[in-house]
Amino acid sequence: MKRATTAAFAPRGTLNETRWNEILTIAAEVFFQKGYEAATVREIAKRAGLLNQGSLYYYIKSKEDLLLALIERAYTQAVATLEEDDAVAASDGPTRLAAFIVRWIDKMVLSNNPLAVLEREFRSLEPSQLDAVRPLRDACNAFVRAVIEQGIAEGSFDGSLDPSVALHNIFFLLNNTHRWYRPAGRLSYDAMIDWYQTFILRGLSAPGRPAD
Amino acid sequence: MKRATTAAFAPRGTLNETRWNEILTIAAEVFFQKGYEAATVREIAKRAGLLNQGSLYYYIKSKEDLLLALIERAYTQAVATLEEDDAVAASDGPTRLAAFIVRWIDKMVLSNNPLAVLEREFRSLEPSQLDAVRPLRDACNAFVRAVIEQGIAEGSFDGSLDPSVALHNIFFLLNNTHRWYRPAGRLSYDAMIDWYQTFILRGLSAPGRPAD
Amino acid sequence: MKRATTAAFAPRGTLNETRWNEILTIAAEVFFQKGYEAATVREIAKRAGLLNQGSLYYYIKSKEDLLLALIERAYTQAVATLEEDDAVAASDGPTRLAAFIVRWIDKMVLSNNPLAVLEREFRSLEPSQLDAVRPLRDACNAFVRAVIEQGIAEGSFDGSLDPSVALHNIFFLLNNTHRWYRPAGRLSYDAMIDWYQTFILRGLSAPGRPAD
Amino acid sequence: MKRATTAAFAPRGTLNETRWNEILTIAAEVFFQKGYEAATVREIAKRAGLLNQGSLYYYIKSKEDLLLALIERAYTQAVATLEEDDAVAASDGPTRLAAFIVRWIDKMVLSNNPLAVLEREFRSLEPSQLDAVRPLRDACNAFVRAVIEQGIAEGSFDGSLDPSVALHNIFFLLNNTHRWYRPAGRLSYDAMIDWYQTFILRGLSAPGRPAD
DNA sequence: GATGAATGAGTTTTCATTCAT
DNA sequence: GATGAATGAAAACTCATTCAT
Repeated sequence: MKRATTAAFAPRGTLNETRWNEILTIAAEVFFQKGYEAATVREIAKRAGLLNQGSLYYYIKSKEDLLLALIERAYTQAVATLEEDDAVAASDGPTRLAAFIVRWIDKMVLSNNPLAVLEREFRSLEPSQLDAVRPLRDACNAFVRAVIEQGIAEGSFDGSLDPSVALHNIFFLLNNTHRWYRPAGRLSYDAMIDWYQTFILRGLSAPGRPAD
Repeated sequence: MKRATTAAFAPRGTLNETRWNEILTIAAEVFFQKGYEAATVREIAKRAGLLNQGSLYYYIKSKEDLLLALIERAYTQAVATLEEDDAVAASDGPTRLAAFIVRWIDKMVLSNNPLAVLEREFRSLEPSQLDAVRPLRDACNAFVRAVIEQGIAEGSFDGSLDPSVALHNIFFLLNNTHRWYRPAGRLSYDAMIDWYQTFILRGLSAPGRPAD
Repeated sequence: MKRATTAAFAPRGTLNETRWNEILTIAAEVFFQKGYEAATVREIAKRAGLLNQGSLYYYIKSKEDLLLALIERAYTQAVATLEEDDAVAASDGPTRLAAFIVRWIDKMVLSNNPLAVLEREFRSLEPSQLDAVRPLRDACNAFVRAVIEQGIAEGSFDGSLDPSVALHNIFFLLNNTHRWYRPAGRLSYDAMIDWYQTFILRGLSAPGRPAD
Repeated sequence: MKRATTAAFAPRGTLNETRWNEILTIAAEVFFQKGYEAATVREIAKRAGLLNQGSLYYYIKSKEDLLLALIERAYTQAVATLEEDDAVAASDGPTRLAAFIVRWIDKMVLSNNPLAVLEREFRSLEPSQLDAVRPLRDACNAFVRAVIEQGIAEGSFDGSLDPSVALHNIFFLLNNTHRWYRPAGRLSYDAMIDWYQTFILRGLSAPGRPAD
């Protein structure tokens, strides 16, 4: 069956932005819980209050498309996280990194926007489909890299560390918070933030120069 | 597809230990590359040199069973990693943790036994099916926790940190090495190990008391 | 124009004759290009400038009905083709047949009214639904048959040929002109007409009595 | 869902040639009766004695593939039709054409291999998919064209006719025999053949030189 | 007149699993 | 030990059709 003619109409929720966002959020939830492959269009439709999986295709072009849209939304939100207020922007590397950790956790991890989960599903997509998202991703990486390099230049961070490796591992840790942190659990939200700030800042610190 | 009854009797093919291990390894590869849900019995059979996916059922009882067996094998190997030689066993927390990092990366990450990937697939299993594996997992956790607590007691690690959180994050970092480390890449194997040791040990270190 | 008699009640939109004819023409195009089964209501609606496939149902009762209406329109046009001017009506069989060929190609093949295509889709309809159209079809057949019989009676056409078979094959050839004739192609329009006249008239001619 | 991994095994009936041919024949029947688009995999499977449409996918890669295979088989049979015995090969154009008509009707029309029907479905395929079949098709065309040109050179056929147009129309007529000829009908098989021979040979004949 | 939003029935396709040989 | 052949359940997706607004 031809895919070309699919969704000749229905510019995917452009019509009703609110509904479209609802659906995206529901899909995020389901993909998050089951993984992309195991998630079914049927379940997403049902949770969206539709009687039928076919109805979902009024909004989406394909399941893959839904994942793509989700990734796009997540990264757009991610980029918004890079904005610093003036005081922070003028601070030293460690301070800026600590502030970034708070912002990132606030926006990315607690919202229903589990980037780590989505990244895990990248394999389900052809590389070219990520083209739209790559610049956004790069922007996030560039930001953290710049902060790390500032810290190194200032002598706070270890000059021998590889910023690429560091930024990758930092994002990795933050983005997988949901794997261990439970809002209702033993550890408070502030304690969780604190753990990350302490662990990461000390982890990067220059030898003989404690982060605190 | 969910199987009804779990393991009333072991599949006959288990008798041929070598073949069975071959198949496990191939399955590990395929699950690793595609994820459990997206992997097909067909492909595993094909890579095992079988002409027909049905043939695989001489060895396995079900796809799910294969995953289970894989997890078991991985954790068995993991537990073997906990063994320290006498000199290390007598050392302080940081030294023991650094040594563990080397052993774990060596055995778990470089072998085709990517625990992190498997953990990701836990959701595909009913909790009860992990009963066999839980003690092994607990042993690994207990070991690292003990080392951290030793470090805290000795004053090397920060007394205010939560050992559970720390151990989880440490395993998380190590087990996902494959996501960024490429054997043929810019960073040498030793540099990779070094990064982990430095980052983790400094990250856990007591305030005002640098790890080095 | 009246809508198909099948309808319990005509769709409201029939009132706007112009719009209705536009839609019929568009549907003819789409059915022609894709075939009835492969054509979608969506595409017809889109080409008609409607934003939503549902909107088309203001004009039509069902997709099948659209096909039916199309067939009716085509046959009505076909019957108009049977009209001869006085000079031709008074001529011999071959002359009348040659003249008919021109008229038929002019009206049926060059307009967007590909009867052959529609006939091909008859199978998509229940026989009873063609009741309205059958007399028109019979009229066309009767006309050509009469001309052939006249030719036979006059000794121009082969007395041993079966007029039914002949008329069927003639219509078949003419109605499928679009399969090989391209207006912008190597063969001119006149050459195409010429080919048909020559081939068919000679094909029917009495033995030992060339058509020319 | 990925199409690439489809049918990793099952070299489509290479294993059981007989069954594969059975399935092809059944598919030909169904496509013939309903048209490619309207035909369902379900029905083909059912008629093949399979309980389930899924079972059919042991033999085929896709519905489209089935059509393709069908076309290939039909054209292979078509090419076999071009073989002439020595006496015929040495004859003049009209004789050879008359003989070809018999062979073609015998092999192509009466077998369940309705080429015309298949050609009609070409639109359902991307042009590149017909690459395998094009040479066979060309061979058939070339044969008939050569015979026509021989007839023209000998003075039997009209020198002003376009061989391409002629051959197209000839195939067209023959391949659609099923539309009007009923084995149990009024016209005998021989009479049907006779009609074609007479109509076509006279139709091509040189002016003033009757075919008989 | 037209549209957004749905619905249900059906389509092709995939896949784990079974089993006689 | 292994294979060919199947099966059933479920997946993604399509599409004619309806209807309140």
